Amino acid sequence: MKVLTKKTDYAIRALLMLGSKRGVYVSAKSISTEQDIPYQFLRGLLQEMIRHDLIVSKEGAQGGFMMKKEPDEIPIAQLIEVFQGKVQVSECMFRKQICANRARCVLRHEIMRIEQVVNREFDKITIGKLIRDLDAVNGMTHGSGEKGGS
Amino acid sequence: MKVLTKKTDYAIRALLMLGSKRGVYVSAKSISTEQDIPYQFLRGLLQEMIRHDLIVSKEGAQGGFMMKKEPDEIPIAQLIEVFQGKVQVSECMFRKQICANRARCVLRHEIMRIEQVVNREFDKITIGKLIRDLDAVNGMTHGSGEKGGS
DNA sequence: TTAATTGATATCAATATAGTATCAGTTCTA
DNA sequence: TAGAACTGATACTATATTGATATCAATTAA
Repeated sequence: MKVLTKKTDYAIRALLMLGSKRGVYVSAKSISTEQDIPYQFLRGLLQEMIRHDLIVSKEGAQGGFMMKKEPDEIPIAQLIEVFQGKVQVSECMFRKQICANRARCVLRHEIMRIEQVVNREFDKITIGKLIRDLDAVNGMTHGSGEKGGS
Repeated sequence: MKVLTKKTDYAIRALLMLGSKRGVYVSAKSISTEQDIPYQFLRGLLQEMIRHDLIVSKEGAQGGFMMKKEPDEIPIAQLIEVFQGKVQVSECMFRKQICANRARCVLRHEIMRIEQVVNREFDKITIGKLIRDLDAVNGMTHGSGEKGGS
């Protein structure tokens, strides 16, 4: 059972970069290189994030991508939703009549409770929080001014 | 993001049936019919559960399957592990060097915390508990002696 | 003996995930 | 104003996972 797919993982790492370099456009190429994310794959993810109003882009030379929202306003719950779909008990459950099958019904009740717990936790983890965590770790280990390579 | 796959969903429902009919062998065919689970697919799941010591079988006419463990000793966390693999942050993370990538590292820390929360919750939900929940719901709505169809 | 059953395994189809390729359009800079 | 550095848009391919089906041998009760 995989919690995060590559898409979400890559998207988070791209946003961590954009969130750390505010006010400048960062190219897909530099994100791809620094974060070791396949270039064209990343391009698709960035487009998707534009469509969801998380980032903006600028075309042409010296163009690139920049945060649109505040890092603290982007919980990874939202990224999971964008790239993996809403957390749900089982695909088709909600299309069927509630309680059509009683066994499913009691199980559904339990799992919806867990869903809420999970979503609440993922909501607490924002890109902003991760950036601060990251700074703290890097600060302790490397001192400040670290570029932050792999 | 799908929490339960069909395999796990079907396996749980099969166990709920076996757990409700203790002491008799229940055929794959009757489980398939009552729970509306594809017959051959279910057969595979039952074999898998035998391999994991959850149920036993008896071959031949009047044969079938029966619980081996107590229903209260089977948390759905275990079924998720059997049919969907252990809950994990991302597939390959543990094969790589810890903290090889700092961004992944801080993220990993957060998500492992959530994993624990989730696993703890799934551990609380046992087949025995679901059977009791099921009885309570059926009791309230239909009165006792209900066969419990779809 | 035979029908009802599981054991074991092979195969297939559909979907999701991961990654690649291409070309048109935009913008900075020399 | 040419051309390099970019994004926009879209089509395509490969691989893995999920869901499902098919077949045949062995076992057992009646």
